[in-house]
This record gives sequence, structure tokens and C-alpha cells, in this order.
Amino acid sequence: MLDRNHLEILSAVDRHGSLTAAAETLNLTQSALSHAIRKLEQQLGTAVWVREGRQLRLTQSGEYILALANRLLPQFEHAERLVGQFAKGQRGSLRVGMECHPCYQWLLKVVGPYLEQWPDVDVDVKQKFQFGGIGALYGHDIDMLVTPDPLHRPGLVFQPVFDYEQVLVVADDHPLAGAKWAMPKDLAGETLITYPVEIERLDVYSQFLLPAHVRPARHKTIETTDIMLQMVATGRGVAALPRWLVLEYRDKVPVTPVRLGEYGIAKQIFLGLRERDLGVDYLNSFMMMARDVRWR
Amino acid sequence: MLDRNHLEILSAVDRHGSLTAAAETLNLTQSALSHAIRKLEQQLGTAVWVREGRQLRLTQSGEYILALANRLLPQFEHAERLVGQFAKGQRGSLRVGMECHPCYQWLLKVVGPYLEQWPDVDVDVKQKFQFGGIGALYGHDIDMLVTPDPLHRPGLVFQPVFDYEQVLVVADDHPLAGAKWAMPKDLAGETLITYPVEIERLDVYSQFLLPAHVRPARHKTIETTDIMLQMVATGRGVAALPRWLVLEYRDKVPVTPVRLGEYGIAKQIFLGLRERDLGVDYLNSFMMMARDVRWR
DNA sequence: GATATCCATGAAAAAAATTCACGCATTTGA
DNA sequence: TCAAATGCGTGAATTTTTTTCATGGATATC
Repeated sequence: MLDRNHLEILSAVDRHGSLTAAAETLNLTQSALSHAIRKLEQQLGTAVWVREGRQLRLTQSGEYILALANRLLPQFEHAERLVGQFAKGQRGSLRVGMECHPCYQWLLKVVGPYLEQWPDVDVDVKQKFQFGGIGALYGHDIDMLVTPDPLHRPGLVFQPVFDYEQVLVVADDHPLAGAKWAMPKDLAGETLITYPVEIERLDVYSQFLLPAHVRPARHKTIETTDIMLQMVATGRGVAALPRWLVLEYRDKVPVTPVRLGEYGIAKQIFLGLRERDLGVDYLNSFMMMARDVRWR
Repeated sequence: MLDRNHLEILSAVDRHGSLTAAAETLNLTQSALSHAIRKLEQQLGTAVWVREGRQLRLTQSGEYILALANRLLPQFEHAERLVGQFAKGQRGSLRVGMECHPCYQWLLKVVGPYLEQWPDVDVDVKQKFQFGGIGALYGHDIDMLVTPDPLHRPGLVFQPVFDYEQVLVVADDHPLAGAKWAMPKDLAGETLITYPVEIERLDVYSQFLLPAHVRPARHKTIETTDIMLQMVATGRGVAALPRWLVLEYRDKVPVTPVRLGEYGIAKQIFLGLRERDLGVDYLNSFMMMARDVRWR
């Protein structure tokens, strides 16, 4: 019978490349591992590795089991952590997935009060998903997803938790700084600084520039908000960010928000979780708190 | 360490309600099971069940582990089946999920040639998904999804494999039988027969009746296409089905297809699978064959 | 061609799982 | 209400499984 042990073995051998090294991390002798493998292959009725010289290469079966291991082992591990927390009287742990940069900034504001109200819940933030946020929810890699793109699917629930306006950010001494709003052509000669994500996910493109067939003179990407705003403040370009985020930075950095177009770009952030988890109090509570947080 | 065994135990106890009964199905004595549980609870540092009289009720930890078991055990079992098939020289197995009734009819036509070309691949069809077709794909409950609603998400690929026209089906002696096309109001006095699915998923409603604010006199649901067409043929109502499907039945049952509206209702069926599985030859081949099947 | 590295194997030892036998508590029903 | 039946827990004995030890053969390395 295929067992967790076997998954651990496949995983360790894959990571370390040899039985001897894998045995080490599994706290076994090489011999024990060799015996275990032989027994597994007998039970399965097929080889898991082919021995090429003293190299090991996975067979088709082996490949499949390794994929299984990579899928299931994290779930075992998370379950153990969670149960361990229950045992210590804690409530559990909350793994939040994030699909957008402003989401992260927003989350920071919510997590503080939440941690205070739920001192016995751990919060963990993940930002990279092999199969996207939805996949991560379905795959139990995360418990909650913060995203600008809700997607109503069976078993999942989304709730809007925050409305904001996406604005242009310019240096205080930029010609646009005093304008009521910016027009697409105003950016024609500018350097646009954005987070490094696909262009389709940048609203300043999809909702502002592209409909007007305008392109900025240059496009730079920067990972962090702080540096991005430093660049903007020193006249190296303009950026598009949530208005509330700009207002927060304004004390520290000489930048000004400018409306994008006459009516601005309205955005929403959604929180999604598995329907079943609605019954879990500390998850439910997060959703409530997220919705009720006050903003300037 | 939480192990597959433990998941099996939780699952069996949940299914059978008592340790004694669970022990039976696990091929263990009640005593062995009791020992195993005690050890597990010691290791976890927390109870999995609370003993109420001689009833067992799951604790919070227990609930979580049971949920884990329900998620992971099927994956273990599938992996074992698959590896068993590899061992016997077979290629593998193809679990197809279906999200619409016509999809099933269509699949039947593709499966035949496929099984012939891949004699060593098993095909299995699933039609109920707890978390929808997409969830089933992400959760590895199925390998391929046949659906009218593709949904492009990271890690998944969809391809249109079949275009068809959704038509009204009436008895040969029905007044509409000779008409060039049917108008919404033609159905005002009719009994409409459909598969038992949510009304939003019925195109005859969402694309034909509702926009014209017409409702049929009565609405009946029937599970199977055969009976549905028998009902239509004997004047008990009208139905909406793919044109090609109606043409197939026409030899056996006196029914006639009628275009829905002047321009008809065009539909597509998509095949979706996990991006990674594109490299698996027998999955890839299914997609190719599905696309290339010829239709009258 | 000596040397180090890696995996396989059989026998022995250690550890773990299972059974057996029995007791206690709860439920059932006559 | 009380005997019988059912279900769970426990310690000791037993069986099974896992691990180690000791060793050898094969392959890569310098």
C-alpha cells in the first residue's frame, strides 16, 4: 500500500539525487532505505527508478508518485501544524494568498487588528501560486485569497471587502500635480513605473492607456512600493497606485495623486475562501473584520 | 507522524460509526485499532475523538483530519490504480468530467475511436463534482473536463473541440415542425422539457425565452435523452437539444429540429485539462482526436 | 589502477503492530 | 430492574515489520 513514507522517500531522493543522501535526511541508514524501496517496488509490482550505472532515473510510475508526493506532503505537514496548534489551545492558522501588490498593502492594515483579536491564530502570507490563487484555494495551499478578480465557482465564496480608487502618482513638482485629472495622452511622453506583472493586469493600461491607443514613452518595473515612490518623487517617472496608499506615503515622500481620467478608475478587492470554511470562526471573523475596517 | 493509516482509520470510523465496525473493514481486531488510536492521539498531543458514553464524536482536530482523509485518500487510491496499470504495460487512465448533458452524448462518440486507438488506456466518466468541474481538475479528481463554459486559469488549458447548434425539438406532427424557425412566443403555450439543471444553465431560457420575457406554460425535467424524446414525439411537450443529437434520434423517433430564433443558438463544447498533463501522450491524443472527429 | 562513492543483500537486532484475554461501562430489552 | 449484549480500553504475549550491521559488487574519479 502506497504510504506517506513512500512519498517522503520519493521526495527526498528527488531533492538529494541519491539514496545515500536521502537516507541521511530521513534519519535512516542507506541500507534501510534500500530495503524499503525494494519492498515498495515489489508491492507496486513495478520499478520506481531505473538504475543507470549508479544513477537513478524515475520511471513513469515514479514520476507520477513524485508528483503525488509534491501535492500531498505539504497537506500532511500543514495538517500536523494545525493539529499541533489546536493541541496547544490555539485556534489554528490562516494562510492568506495574495494576487496583487496593493492587496498586500491592504492586508498589512487588516492583519494587525486581527492578530490582536485572535492572539492564538497564526497568519501566513503567500504570494506565488503555481496554479493561481483559485488553484491554491482548491488545493488547500491557502485558506483565503485576496484578489481584485473574484471568480464565483462552486465551493468558493467571494466577498468584496474594500473599494478604492486607482490614481496616477506624480512628483509634487510634476506639471500634472495640480491637474484635476490626467488624460491618457498626458502619459505619452512619460516613463511609467509599475510592479512587474503581466500587462493585462495593469488597470492603467487596460482601462486607461489602451482604450485611447496611447503608450508611455518608457515602461519600467519595480518590485517594491517604497522604491517606486522614491523614483516618482525624484522625477524619474509616474506610477499608478491606490489613492489611499499614496496618501499614506505622502508624509514621507513628495508625491501627489492625480485622478486617472475624468471619472477615475474604481477598483475593488475581494476576499475568497472555501465555502466549507465559512463555519470556521477564526476564518469567518477575518472576513468580517476585513469588511468592517475603516478607511480614510 | 500523521500517516495514511491514520486517515484510513478516521475515514472508516466515520463511515461505520464505531471502532468495532471500522476495525472489521480495516481487517484488524478492535483491540489493534484501539491501540493504534491511542498511539496516534499521544503523538498528536490531542484527542481525535471525545468519548461520550460509548459514542465517539470528533474533536476539532479530528474534523480536520477527516476532511484531509476525504481529500487525500482518493488520490492515493487513484495513484495505486494508475501505477498498477503502468505495471501491466497499460498507459494509464483517463478520468473525464462532464458538466453538461449534451457533453455526455458527445463524449460517447469520441470515446469509441479513442479506446480503439489506445487499447491500453481506461476511460472513466464522472458527472458529479462537489467543487465544480474546475475544482475537480485542480483537485486531481479528474484529468479532463468537458464543459460548455471554459475558464482560463493558470495551470489549466481549454480548447474548443466542437461547435453545434442548439435547436428546438418538436413532434413531426407539431404545428412548428414545418417552420423555418421558432419564436419565443411560440413556446408560450407549450410544455418545455429539459434536463434537471439550474435554469441559468439552460440556453433556451437564458438566450431565447428570458430576453423576450416569455415563459412556457409548463416546465418538466427529465433525466434521460431517450425518454425526453419519447415525450416530445408523443406530443407531451417540446425540448431544446443539440441539432446533431436530434438528427441521430430521428431514425428511431418521429421528432423534428427547429431553429431557435432567426439566427439560431450557437454553442461550443470545450475540453480542459491541467497544463502539465499536456505532455502526457494519451491525454494529449484525446484532445487531438476530440478536435478532429468529423460530424455530419 | 587505486580509491572513493553508491547501491544491494542476508542475517541479526530492534521496534512496531497485532492479537489474546479480560475487565469495565453503557445500552438494550425482557 | 436486572441479565445479556455490545462497545471500548488495557497489559502481556506474539507476530510482523523495520532497521541496522557487516559485507560485496559495480561504477565513477583522480
